[in-house]
Amino acid sequence: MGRPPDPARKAELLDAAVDYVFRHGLAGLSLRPLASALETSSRMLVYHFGGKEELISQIVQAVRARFQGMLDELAPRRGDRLAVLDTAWRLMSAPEAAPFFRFFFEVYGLALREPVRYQGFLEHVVADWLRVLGGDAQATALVALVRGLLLDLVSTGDRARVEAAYRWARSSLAANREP
Amino acid sequence: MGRPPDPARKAELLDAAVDYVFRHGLAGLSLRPLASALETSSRMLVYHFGGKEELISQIVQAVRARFQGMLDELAPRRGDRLAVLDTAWRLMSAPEAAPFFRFFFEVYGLALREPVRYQGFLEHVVADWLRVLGGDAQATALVALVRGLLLDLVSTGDRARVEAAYRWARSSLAANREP
DNA sequence: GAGTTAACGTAGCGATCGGTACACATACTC
DNA sequence: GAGTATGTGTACCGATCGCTACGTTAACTC
Repeated sequence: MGRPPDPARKAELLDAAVDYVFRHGLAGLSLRPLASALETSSRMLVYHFGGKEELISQIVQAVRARFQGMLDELAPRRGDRLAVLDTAWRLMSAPEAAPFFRFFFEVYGLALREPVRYQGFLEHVVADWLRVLGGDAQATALVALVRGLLLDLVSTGDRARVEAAYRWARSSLAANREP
Repeated sequence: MGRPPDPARKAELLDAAVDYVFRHGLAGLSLRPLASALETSSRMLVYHFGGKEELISQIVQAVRARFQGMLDELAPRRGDRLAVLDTAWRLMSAPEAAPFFRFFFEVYGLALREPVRYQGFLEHVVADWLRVLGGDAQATALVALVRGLLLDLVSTGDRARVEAAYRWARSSLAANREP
């Protein structure tokens, strides 16, 4: 009995919070500015999420879930590693993905310092990809290459040079597929 | 006239501050805990460095200077790219370098969000390496590969897998040296 | 209607933040 | 010694932090 819970409200707030941290970052996140951007109050954020710590945890989880969806689309093509790599590269190097990867690398840096706070980030961040590509040395190198190129891309914006580097490395690595 | 300045005191504090952020991170840096770890007061940090913003700026500059020293040792070998790469990899993948790279990737993430605050970090972080290796697509790919592997190493600690990935990628890329 | 629970606003708590005012000690020149 | 500039300790400022106490309204069951 009593008024029924409205989980949709919390989901709306979480979605909006994710968009907010994409734009403003996570390192200096403060409840009051976030709340006013979401047209609510810090009081309500604490009410719905329990506290700042739990809010951040749920934000990171939500982002990981969004990204996991993209990963899952790649999984069926498991047979052809280079096809998976090309598709992944096309999706991730797209300009629309840049805000996501700025956030991704920001969380990466924070998680290296406080692993428990950003629950499971470090374990998933490599393992999820190796599960798609296979866990051997070649898969490790391919993930590292793509990640390094994305880091270059979001920091320099020099798309032509990074694209050329991907094409060269891809053709170079394609010629030697077995470790 | 008057008491002469003592620049050595500031240099000591800066060095100790660098060691502190290596251990405690930069994202949540606070003057008072830093000061008490350095056996001084926040009052003195502000006096010597002008403020938190300037202190952070000088810390980042100091770390970059330390690292630049290592880069310069590699420069003379410019003729042989793979020799440079191997030397760089051996130095950077060493366990003693891990604290530095945790800090490096933390600053990287923060700099992506606030480029002006971490002055020049993003410009130097790629350009300095391309100046050593050459600015073409191959150099970009090599830097990306190493950086991605280091990111993997500091986050998973799985040295065997990462080492194997380096060896495989190195031999694979060595066979195709011209883009 | 009464009872109950969810959702929300207002106002404030104690703690900590970066930075400063002010006094005093130190080390130099003259 | 007087004069001067640096280095340092104490104590505090206003602002902001995460969080909570308290009251009110909304939506449901009976």
